Amino acid sequence: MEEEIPASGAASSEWYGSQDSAFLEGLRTISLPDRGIEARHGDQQEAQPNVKRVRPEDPESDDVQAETAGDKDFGKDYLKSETYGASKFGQFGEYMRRKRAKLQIQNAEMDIDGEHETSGKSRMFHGLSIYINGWTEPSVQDLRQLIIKHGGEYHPYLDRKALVTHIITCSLTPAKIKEFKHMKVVRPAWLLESVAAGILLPWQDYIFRSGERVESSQGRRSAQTFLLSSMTESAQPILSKSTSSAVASSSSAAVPPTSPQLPSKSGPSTDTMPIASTSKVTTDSLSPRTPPQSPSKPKTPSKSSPRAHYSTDPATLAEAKTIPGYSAFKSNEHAQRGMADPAWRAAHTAVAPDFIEGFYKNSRLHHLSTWKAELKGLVQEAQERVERGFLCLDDDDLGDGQHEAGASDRDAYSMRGTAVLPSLKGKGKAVDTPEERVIMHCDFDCFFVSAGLVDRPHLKGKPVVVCHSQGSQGGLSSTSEIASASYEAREFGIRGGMSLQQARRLCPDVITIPYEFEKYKKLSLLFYTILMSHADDLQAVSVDEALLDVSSTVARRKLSGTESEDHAKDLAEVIRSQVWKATSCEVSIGISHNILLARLATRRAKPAKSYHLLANELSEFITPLDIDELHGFGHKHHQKAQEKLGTTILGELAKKSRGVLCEALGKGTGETLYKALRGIDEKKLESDKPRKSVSCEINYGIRFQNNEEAETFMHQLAEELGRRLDKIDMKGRSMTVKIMKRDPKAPTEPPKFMGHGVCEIFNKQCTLVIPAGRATSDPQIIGEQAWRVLKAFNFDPKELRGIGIQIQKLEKGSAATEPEPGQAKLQFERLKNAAKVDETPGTREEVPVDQLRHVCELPPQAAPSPAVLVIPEKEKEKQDAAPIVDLPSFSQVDRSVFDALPADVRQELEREYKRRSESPAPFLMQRRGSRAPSVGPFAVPTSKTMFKGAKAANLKRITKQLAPRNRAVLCPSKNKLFAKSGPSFVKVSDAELKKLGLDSDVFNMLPVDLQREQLAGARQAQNVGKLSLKVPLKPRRITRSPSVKWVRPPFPKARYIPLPTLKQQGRVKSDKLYFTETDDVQNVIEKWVEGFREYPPNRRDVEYFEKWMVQCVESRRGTERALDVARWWLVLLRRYFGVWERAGEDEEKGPGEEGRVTSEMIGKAWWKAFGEVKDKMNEVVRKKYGGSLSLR
DNA sequence: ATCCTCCCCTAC
DNA sequence: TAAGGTAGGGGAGGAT
Ligand SMILES: Nc1ccn([C@H]2C[C@H](O)[C@@H](COP(=O)(O)OP(=O)(O)OP(=O)(O)O)O2)c(=O)n1
Ligand SMILES: [Mg+2]
Repeated sequence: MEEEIPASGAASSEWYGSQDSAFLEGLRTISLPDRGIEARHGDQQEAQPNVKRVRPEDPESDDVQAETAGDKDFGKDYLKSETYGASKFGQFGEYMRRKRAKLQIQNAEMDIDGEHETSGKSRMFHGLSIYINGWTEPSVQDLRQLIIKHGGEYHPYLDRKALVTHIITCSLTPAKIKEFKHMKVVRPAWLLESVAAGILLPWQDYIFRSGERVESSQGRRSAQTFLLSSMTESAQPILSKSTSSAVASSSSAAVPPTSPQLPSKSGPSTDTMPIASTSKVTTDSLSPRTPPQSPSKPKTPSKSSPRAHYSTDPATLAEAKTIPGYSAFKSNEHAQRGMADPAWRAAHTAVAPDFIEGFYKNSRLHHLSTWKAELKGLVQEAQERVERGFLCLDDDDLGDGQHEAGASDRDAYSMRGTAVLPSLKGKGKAVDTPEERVIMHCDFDCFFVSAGLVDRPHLKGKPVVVCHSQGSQGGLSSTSEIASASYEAREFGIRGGMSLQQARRLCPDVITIPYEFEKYKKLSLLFYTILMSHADDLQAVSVDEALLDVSSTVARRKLSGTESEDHAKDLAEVIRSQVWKATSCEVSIGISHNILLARLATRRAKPAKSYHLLANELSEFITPLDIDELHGFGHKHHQKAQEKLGTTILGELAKKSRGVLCEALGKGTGETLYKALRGIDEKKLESDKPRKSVSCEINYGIRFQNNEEAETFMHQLAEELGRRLDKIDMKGRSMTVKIMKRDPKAPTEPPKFMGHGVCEIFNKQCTLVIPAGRATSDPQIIGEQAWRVLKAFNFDPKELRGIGIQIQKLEKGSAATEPEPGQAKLQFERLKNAAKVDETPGTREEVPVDQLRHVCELPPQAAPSPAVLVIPEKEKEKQDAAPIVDLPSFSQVDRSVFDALPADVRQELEREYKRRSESPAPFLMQRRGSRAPSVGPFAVPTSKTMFKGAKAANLKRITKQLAPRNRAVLCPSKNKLFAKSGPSFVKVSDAELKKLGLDSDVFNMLPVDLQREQLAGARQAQNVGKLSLKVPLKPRRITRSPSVKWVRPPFPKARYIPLPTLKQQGRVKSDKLYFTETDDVQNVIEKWVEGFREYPPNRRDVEYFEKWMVQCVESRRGTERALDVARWWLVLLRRYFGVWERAGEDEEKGPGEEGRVTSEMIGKAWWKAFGEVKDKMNEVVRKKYGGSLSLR
């Protein structure tokens, strides 16, 4: 990612010139507090017209952010979000980082599987070169034996460090610590436990840390003595959401509201964790090895409401104050000490050189946000493709026979169910009636933990938590936040959002495992791939969660006649099973007829189950819930409800009139609640809203000494922001600078390590002053302006605790008119002839509905369709419902991905590919394994910019593959995409490919049956032509009206195009080649190529074929057909002669050694033939349509 | 009324 | 030692 840092344009001096005045003008509107900054601190809260203080209601709230972050029960979502297509998977560079370790583990697994424990020697440690340092708990001899016994290598000396992979030790002298600083120093437990577990465990979990006690495994209680002090310290577990608010609301204090309903889950540990229980835990040695009193199954719907919104620090000062001895203002000692040392500060705060990069790389929240955006883009594109395909499908819907396989086959259809229930997507009013919609809410169970346990099976069933702090790091005073807690850990009251020290107080033996962002993403892709194969519509909620509309899929299952009481639940189980097979992780699925209820159902389903919430049980389900258990309602609403309505229980609130609710919560919110109380939720799934802003902010580690540091940081932030904007090809006209400044009452160092502590927040929005043009993404401009805003506040730089920049009023970056931002466009540009087609200025922002309509009905899509026909704008009009557009999907990268795919997969893909352009042809292709080298045949971007573009294109492609149709394939490519972190992807060497292939094994994880099922579905969907005419116009709705969505005007259907008759006496293995209207051209070609695998193509055949192709192209309707055929031919050639694809390019006709027939010669001959035919077609196309053809 | 701006709030 | 980001819905209150 670093490589694509754009050279921010010239900040231009002219800008500078006008800058000042413009800036001043902007300032005027800011209306800063009248008094000096210092004075402002105190009174700020009140009377500030523009500069507002955030959360004026709890002026003393501590870590505001923390409060929000760890809020609610960590497991819901909602979001009617936006969507936007285009972001690519950023930051995945680091994703690949751990691949190696993972492979190692996998290998180990295989080894084990193969030999079992019976065989005296496993290969578990194969590849490891271990050196044992000093005295160790199991003696050196024992360890050595162990290592050797399991295939590892033992090094008695450390002479050649390079050859040693790991160092085992129980203690290190300071000198050694230094010496081994860059090596993997691990505790003996790593080996011991790996052997015990029968699998090589991640060494990272056993990193040796000096000063750490030697223990066989992490976690162990031990230093309980520190507990006391740490307790008075900062991070106290907080009261549950409900409890805390009760306290705050003085009046009806503690008793009733919430706490009552969850006596279950919230044993002493949960809700009341606060102080009393804390001391209890303190006790000593034996920490609870089992939850206080496992409440086991919560019965009430309110169930798991871990409503304790634990956060690292108390949510508000008010709460904090209620806790005796609690010190929200207690500084983090560690940080305090560090800050005293200039060198430390320089290395550990935002002034460090690559702070931003490092921070984002490790920020889970940043990743969550990024992933969400990416997934939304993915889904959006997939849907577009489906829509297009659907349009041309029309009749090949589902009914027909051929599904004996049962419903599963049909399920494979994926997002296109509308064919069955066309009105589904409509806006639905009365949509809420059961039977009308079937919504599923799918969510992984403790996602991060589950993902982490995939490679740590021995930890299943234990209280595990994911956080940065590992082992006994931080001891009992770690402020590291817990991202996810296993259900076993939750039994102790541990929750996501808590600090590790809080968790340890609840369960001293809690086990911590590190983040594995790469894996989360990989699993998520598998997850989404599977979901998409079953859904009519899908809304990406987060990396581990999605909302599905499976109405038609379920309807189909019903029609299939299969016996079942609950088809929806059956489907849910199918999905759960598939996801489990693919990821080894459990997902839970809530089903109901609207989003609200599906979410509630998930709560009941939660640990690894599915639950169908039916209309008749609505009441009993909802009544006992607390208002903040509804998605979208949080503790603020709970608070308001308590204050203004006297209750927070839905059953009670249901007695209130609509007006009362609105008065208390606001019009919209009140209305929403009113309906929710009755189980009504008319919200529709959202999957294609355009993004409205792009921002970037860091409120961690901000500790400046002077303005220079602040300014530098601001510019770095702007760089990052500019990068993000460029990535999606967007620019903005407005900017908002957000500043977090230490609250005067807060300590200089907050309790949370390097956190922002209690702050005052200032936002200043202003219009970007741009030298030329209306919008920008220029880091210089943004940075400069943002800095001026900050400077104008005149804050003491030492008091700053957070800085953020947000860009609004977005518009397309370069002139692209592409609906899909970024990548689409870049890819588009890459097309050789795209020449001008690109867009016309003006087409960009708004496109009349008519045009949209036109655009919308794109041709079918086809994921794997490499051809792109580019035609100039005017031509396009004339073609009327002409075909449209779509990006090619088999870009060169695809190619490499393709080659790296497992043989059987490739086979299926090819088949699918072929099928797509042809009528269903029952024909099994026997696949061959050539793992051709790759090196994409087509233009490969080489410059940095191009690289960027290429990357974008990849994403795009991948996205496409995610589509329902050929979903079986998507995964792999996706991975591949991720894997490719370097600019290398321009040209992929054979070796590299191979390597990548190994790495991206995600694909293999997809259950075969799923692949099959998906293919079956695709088969049905058969043809959707794959031709794509690239229209420079804005292909997609930027702002499309729902109605447009389903309009389907006439447009060519590739598969129905009658083949021009043509006969030729070609000879394929002594057979004749006949191209007729009814012939399966693809089959013929395949036989041809296959038959001549050992020979160069017959000249006459080539000519004839070429002629036929040209003919097709000339008869407009046949163009697509021709492209399909050509594409198929291309696939075949790559399959058999992939290596030579680009071979003949350089050496223009090498020295004719016609004498001997080499495979190289044959290959080149075939490619040459292909090139000739392609050129010929191109020529015709150019002449006829004025555009160009791009076959890839 | 309706729109716009500036937050707050929520979610993962 | 830790990595407290980020986008959108919606309310309040002023401008139109
Ligand atoms: N404040 C948050 C919320 C979530 N996450 C991460 C960790 C979670 O594993 C993942 C998914 O969030 P969920 O709310 O779905 O929580 P879990 O999947 O962990 O648990 P559950 O079983 O309740 O879904 O997102 C996080 O890091 N910080
Ligand atoms: Mg989850």
